[in-house]
Amino acid sequence: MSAALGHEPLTRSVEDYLKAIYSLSPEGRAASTSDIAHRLELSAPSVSGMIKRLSEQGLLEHVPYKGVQLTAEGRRAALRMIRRHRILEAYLVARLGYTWDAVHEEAERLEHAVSDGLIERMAEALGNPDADPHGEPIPTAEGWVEEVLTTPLADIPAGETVEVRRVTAGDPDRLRYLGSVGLQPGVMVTVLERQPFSGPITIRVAEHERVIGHELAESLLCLRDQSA
Amino acid sequence: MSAALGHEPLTRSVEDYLKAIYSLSPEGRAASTSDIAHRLELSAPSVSGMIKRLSEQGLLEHVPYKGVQLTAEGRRAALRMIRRHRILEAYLVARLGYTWDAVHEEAERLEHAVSDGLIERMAEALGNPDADPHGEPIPTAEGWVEEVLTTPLADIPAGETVEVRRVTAGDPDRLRYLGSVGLQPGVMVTVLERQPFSGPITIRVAEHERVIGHELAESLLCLRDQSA
DNA sequence: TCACAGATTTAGCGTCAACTAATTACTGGA
DNA sequence: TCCAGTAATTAGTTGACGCTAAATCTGTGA
Repeated sequence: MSAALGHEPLTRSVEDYLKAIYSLSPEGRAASTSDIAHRLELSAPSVSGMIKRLSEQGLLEHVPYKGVQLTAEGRRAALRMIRRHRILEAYLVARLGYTWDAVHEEAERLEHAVSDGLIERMAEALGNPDADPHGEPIPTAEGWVEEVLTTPLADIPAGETVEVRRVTAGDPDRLRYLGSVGLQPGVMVTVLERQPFSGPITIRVAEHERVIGHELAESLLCLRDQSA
Repeated sequence: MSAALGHEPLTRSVEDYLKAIYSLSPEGRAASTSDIAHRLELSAPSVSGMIKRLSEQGLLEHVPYKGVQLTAEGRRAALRMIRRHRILEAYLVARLGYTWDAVHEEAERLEHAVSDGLIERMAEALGNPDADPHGEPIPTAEGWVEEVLTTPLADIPAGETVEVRRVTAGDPDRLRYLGSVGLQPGVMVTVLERQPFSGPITIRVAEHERVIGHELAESLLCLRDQSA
């Protein structure tokens, strides 16, 4: 009844919860209350309360003490928000001079306010891009997302050359640093040497040798040569 | 204490109230509770309650049963919102293919979400325009607004030629109609004939003779030749 | 198998901002 | 001057969504 045909508008909070839950439950695994609370920087009881409301609205399934999973409707709403977010990021970088470390915050607020029409106009103005400035795939308006098999740079054996596809670091400082050494989506990187025990990794990128820490290397998702 | 130096962020509702009160109290006259309620489509008691909160926050002065007036701080906040709104409108029309009848609604929601930085980037991208697509002046970031003496087309005597400066119609249908007959800011119009008792007015615009109703003519604010 | 730590939920409360119903203040005309 | 009608305010409720404190469940190690 509540969610008859069209989606009566969701609140800002609900949109944030759905997005968080989507990204916390890969492959149909359930997201826990505390994971959600941590991600959204809220208390666990607040999340528990919202979960109740959302499951009553049919946006997710809740197994008490076990976790939640989005319903088809919840997933659709989450993907809509992710599409908005990523198109906004792409537009801000391409047309308004934003750098990739600064767009997230702006998009985070705009994604709740823009109309679907504006999002589509922005997408069109950019030629319907399929990834945002961090290389994250942009879901289609119909809710389809490209799934590409990537490997963290941290797991690439020495000697291999790969393409950086996605940069999952969120922290602006890290992003600025990565940008400054040319580690961006689309760039080719050769792993020269790997220190054991999660030690630093020596790579060649854009003719330069660089040593980067294991943690940063975890956030660089790469495309390996499939023909190998 | 509450509004020490910087403005701790105002809520969406508060921003809407301030904007409404600003536009309802020209020249330091007070805005009444019912005017505000009508403008924002809220009940009078809701407005009464908000007025109490806003005056406690120092954003307006309230004389019970008489009305409200913005304080300097309230006016500053209102002008900031108006600047945002108008820059958004200008940008959407100039860069994203919006028509002037469709921008208001979009800007209305975005104005609460964009950062000051994004607004300034948009303004810069447009070369710091001084008016929005309806000819409404854009306040500066410092809160200064150009005041131009205009006269409604409805009050221009027959025989006079004037420039349309601002179009204050808000209704998309009216705006579309006006656009279709070329009645936009910057256009020159000659009044050919005026029927008495708020009757229709015959004008020449862009080589065409048109007859428009009194009400529409009220919404076309024109610049008269000062040298006359 | 049982107890306890940690995760989760329930209970109860606060704030914001809307509402309706009831009351009170102002004002213009007889 | 008084009174009716309109405008404004007060009183009390609601819903969303946070919070803390308390209770309860789950799974693991002794």
